[in-house]
Amino acid sequence: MTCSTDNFYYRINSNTIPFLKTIFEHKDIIKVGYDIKSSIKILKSLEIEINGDLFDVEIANHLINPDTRSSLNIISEHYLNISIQEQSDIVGKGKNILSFFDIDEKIVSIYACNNAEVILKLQELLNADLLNNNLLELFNQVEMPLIEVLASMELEGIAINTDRLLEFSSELNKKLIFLEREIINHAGVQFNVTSPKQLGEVLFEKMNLSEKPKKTKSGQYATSEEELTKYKDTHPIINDVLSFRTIKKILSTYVEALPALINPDTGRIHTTFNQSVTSTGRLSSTKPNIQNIPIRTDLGMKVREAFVPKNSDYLILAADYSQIELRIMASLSKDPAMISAFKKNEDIHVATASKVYKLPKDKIDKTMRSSAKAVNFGIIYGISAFGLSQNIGVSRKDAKKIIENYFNEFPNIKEYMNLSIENAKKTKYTQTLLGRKRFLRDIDSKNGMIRAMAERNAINTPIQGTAADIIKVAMINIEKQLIKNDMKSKMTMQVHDELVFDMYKKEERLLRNIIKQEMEGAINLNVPLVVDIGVGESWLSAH
DNA sequence: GAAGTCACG
DNA sequence: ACGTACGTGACTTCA
Repeated sequence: MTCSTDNFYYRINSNTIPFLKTIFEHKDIIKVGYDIKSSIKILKSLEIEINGDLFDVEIANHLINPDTRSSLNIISEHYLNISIQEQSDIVGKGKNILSFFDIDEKIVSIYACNNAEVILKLQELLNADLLNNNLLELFNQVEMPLIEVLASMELEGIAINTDRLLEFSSELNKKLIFLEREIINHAGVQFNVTSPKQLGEVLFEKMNLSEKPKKTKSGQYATSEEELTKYKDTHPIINDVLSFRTIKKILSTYVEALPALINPDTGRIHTTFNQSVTSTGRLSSTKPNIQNIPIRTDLGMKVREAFVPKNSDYLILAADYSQIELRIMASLSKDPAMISAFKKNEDIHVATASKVYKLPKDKIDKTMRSSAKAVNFGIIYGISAFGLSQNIGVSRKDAKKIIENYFNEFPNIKEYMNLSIENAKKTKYTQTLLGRKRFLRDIDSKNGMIRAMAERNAINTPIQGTAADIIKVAMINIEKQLIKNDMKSKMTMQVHDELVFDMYKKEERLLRNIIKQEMEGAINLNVPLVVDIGVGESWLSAH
């Protein structure tokens, strides 16, 4: 199909909509596009459904090369050697972004037709590349069906208790004003506490709180929480600064930002999930990022408490995979000790500590469990003695011993790590259970640091990426069930190992069953997958 | 727009 | 000798 601006020019009016409807709802017409999810959302607002196969060139490109940005221009330059206008070239970006309706129609139509032509040419080439890389099944069975699931989640949105946030905001503002005054008093000089540069100069030049203050790459004094904590007993200003930072973060990133993102038509916030950003296959989320809503501190919890059901007929249901990455590692490495611990549904960090410290499980105290936990996480990240020593505060030598001991107790895991790296060196890529690939161009780098990074990626990507594969499959299957059972409950958020629902109260039993079955049964591993479900009046109390 | 910092899994 | 744990996004300051 060719398309020229003179004979292919439609406006959205009463004639256009039936025409679009015929095409988009036709089951035998394949829909090829870039960022199809955005189109689906617009079509939905025109009461047009989308049927038939999808082929999103943005996502296709991302599966083939997850480490580069998947803008249409980059893809087009790479495959066709053609430079094209991007949406941001026309409507701008950031604060002053325009709508297509603000732009001259002629410009928009030329842009749209050029894009359509390029996208169609790209489909053929990308399809061939997907085939060559054995990625077609992942593309057609997981990534394409997921588009519509994400579109529904974004359109559904999530309700926010703005009154609570407003109260919280004034409470936090008062604290900030008080702390700022304290800090300035301690310092004896007026300065901008929010400026790391100025803060560093006050703490380390004027107040001389350290003999050898750490510097950042650019030569500035480092004032991160990690650095400041080292000096918290030398002067009360440190704790004030740390509190100031925590409160300022929560206030500006969440308490003040979230209400501004509420859509006036729906009264809810509507995130955008991005399917072609991460190198491992995870989703990401923007405007707002609902994947980093606070939970670890008391102050943070109050933000999460503001995520509420859409009305009194509903509750929030949260379902999260228990230790999914460690279970994947156990399964992929086939380590008998770790598999057995998961089959018995033991506390995995206690079980690990019991092996490492050679003590019965009831003799494992909190400190031992916590250091075993740090090692377990370290293993997933592609552990280094330095990294572990930093994390748990022991010497590098001790960290090295801990790691050696761990690998003695779990020899299959050590073997699996080595194999992951060997395979990556052989094939130049690493892959997940469903065949998602990440090419590791630096795996043979002569620079030891860069090579070590690639080796850690060879270990971590199959684990993190397989977890992403699994939850994506679960989401597709859950959405199918919600539709099939004509349910009012809606899936609203995904946070890597967790799914959140606006649950219609009367559907609780059915919804729990569906979620449990589809999440735990998404993919068969050598260990069981376990999902914990909670229900409550807010996202916080659903945990 | 880069750098620094910090929120999450 | 050198700098280091995996993956993200948002906010603020400053050049």
